[in-house]
Amino acid sequence: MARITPLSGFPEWLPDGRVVEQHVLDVLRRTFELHGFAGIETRAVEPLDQLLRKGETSKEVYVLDRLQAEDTASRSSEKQLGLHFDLTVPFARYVLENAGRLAFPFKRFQIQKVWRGERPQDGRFREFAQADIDVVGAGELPYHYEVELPLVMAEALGALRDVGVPEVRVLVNNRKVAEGFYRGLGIEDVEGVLRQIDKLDKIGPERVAELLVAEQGASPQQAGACLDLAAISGTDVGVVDRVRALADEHGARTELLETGLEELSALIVAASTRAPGVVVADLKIARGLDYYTGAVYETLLVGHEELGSICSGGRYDTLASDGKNTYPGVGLSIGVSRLVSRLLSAGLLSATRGVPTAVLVAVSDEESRAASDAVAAALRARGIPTDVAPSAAKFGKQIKYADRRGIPFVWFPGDEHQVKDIRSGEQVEADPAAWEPPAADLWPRVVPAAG
RNA sequence: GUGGCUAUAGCUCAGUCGGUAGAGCGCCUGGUUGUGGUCCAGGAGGUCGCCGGUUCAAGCCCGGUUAGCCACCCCA
Repeated sequence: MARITPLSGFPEWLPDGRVVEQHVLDVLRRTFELHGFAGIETRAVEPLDQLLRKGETSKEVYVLDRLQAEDTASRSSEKQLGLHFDLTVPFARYVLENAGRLAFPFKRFQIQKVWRGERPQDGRFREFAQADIDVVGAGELPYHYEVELPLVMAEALGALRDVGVPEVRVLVNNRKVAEGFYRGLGIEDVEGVLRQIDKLDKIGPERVAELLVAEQGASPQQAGACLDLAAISGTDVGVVDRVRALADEHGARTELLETGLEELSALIVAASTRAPGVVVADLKIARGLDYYTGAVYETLLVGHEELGSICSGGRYDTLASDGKNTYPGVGLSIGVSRLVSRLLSAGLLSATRGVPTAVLVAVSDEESRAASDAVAAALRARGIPTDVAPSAAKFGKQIKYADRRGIPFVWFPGDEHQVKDIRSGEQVEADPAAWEPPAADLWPRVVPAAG
C-alpha cells in the first residue's frame, strides 16, 4: 500500500475550510454583479504559443499531453496546449474571438483555477483560484475605469470584513509617472529599474541603490533620485506635488510624467471620497509585468503584509489586438487561494460547522428507521438540512455523531417528538411539520475568530 | 532552476553514548442495560520516508534518492 503524501502547491481544504472559501467566492461574485460585471468562464487550456507570447522567458506553464499520443514530435507544433497561468491571457483571446458579439466597453468577472509550475511556498501555489474583473474597450477606454476598478475590489474585500477578514490597503501607482521620471533623468532601461525598485521592501534602499548602479548602469545620482521617488507615498494629492518638486530638483519634468501625475491625482481624489483611507498612492509600486501602461495596483492585507499582494492589476493599452482593432483594458485579480489559505492558517475566522446538516434525526431501532426518514423528509420539505443517524446505536453514540460534525440539533422521533440542542442540552417537544431552528443555525456560517 | 533545513503512531513531537519504540492529543471499549461532552480504568495503532553502506548491533553514523518547509527567482 503506497503511502499517501500531500502534493505541495495543490491546496485542498477540509469541509469547514471549503465553507469559508465558498463564502468568500459568493461575496466576491455578488459584489462584482452589483457593479454590472458579467460572469464568464473560459476553457482551462490555451495554445502554448498564445500562453508564451505575452509572458517572457520563464513563464512556468504546464503542458497538456495525451497519454496515447503517437509521437512526441508533435510537441513542437503550435497545436500544443498548456493550462492557463492567469485569466487575462484567456480573456484577451476570448475578446478577440467574440468581438463581434460583445458590447464594448465590456465588463466581465471570471473566477477560476489557474496553474503555475513554480516552487510552492506559504501563500504561493501551483494550482490556485483567482477572481478577476476587467473592463475592455474597443479602440479606447475612458480613464475613469482605472479609478473605478480598484474601488470595486476594495468594496468586495471590504464586504468580507464582518466575517473577520482584515482591512486592506490598495497601493496604486502609475507607470507613466515612473517611466516619465526615469526618462527625464536620462535612464534608458526603465524595465530594469522598475524590477529593482520592486525589491525595495525586501532588501532595502541601500542594496537597491547598489543594484541600480551595478546592473542598470545608473549613476549614483540617478539611483538616488529613483529611490527618492520610490519613497513618496500618501493618501492625498500632496504626493503629486512632492513628485513634481522632486522632478524639478533633478530636471526630470517630462510630458509623460505630467500625464501620469494627472491620472494618479484623479484616482487619489476619487478614492479619498469613495473609500477613504483604503487607497494609498505609493510610488514604489512597480509590478513586474511589462504590459502595464498606466495605473498599477497591489493590495496588502493589513497585519499580513509579508504575505505579498492579494489583489493586483493595472491598465494595459493593448490587452488584445487583431491587427486591425486594439482593445485596451484595465483589470485586477484577487488571489482567492492565497487569501483563504491565510485566513484559515492564521485562524482569523472559522465556519460554524463543516457539514450543511442542521438536524440529525436519531434512529430508535432499524424497524422504525422509516419513521425517522419521514421526520427528515418533513424537515427538508421546509428547507432544513437534515441527516438521519447511520445506525440505531445507543443515543449517546448518535449524539456524539452529531457533536463530531457540529450538527446543532438531534431529533428523537416517537409518539411525542423531541428535539435537543446539544450545545445547551435543552430538549423540548417539537412538531416535524412546524419546528424550525434559529435562523443562525439553519446553514453553516462564517464567523470571526473569537477574541 | 539554485541554496538551506527537515522526514519517528491519525496529529504535534521526544528518543541521551549506536543496544530491537515513547508522550500528549485523537480513536475504540467499559464504568453508565438507549441522551454526548467531564472524570476513571483498559485497549488498538509504527517496514522510524525509500534504497544502499559501516557495525556483533542503526531511528541515531555515512552515501544516494524521494518528498515537505523556507529563501532566491518570479508572482495572486
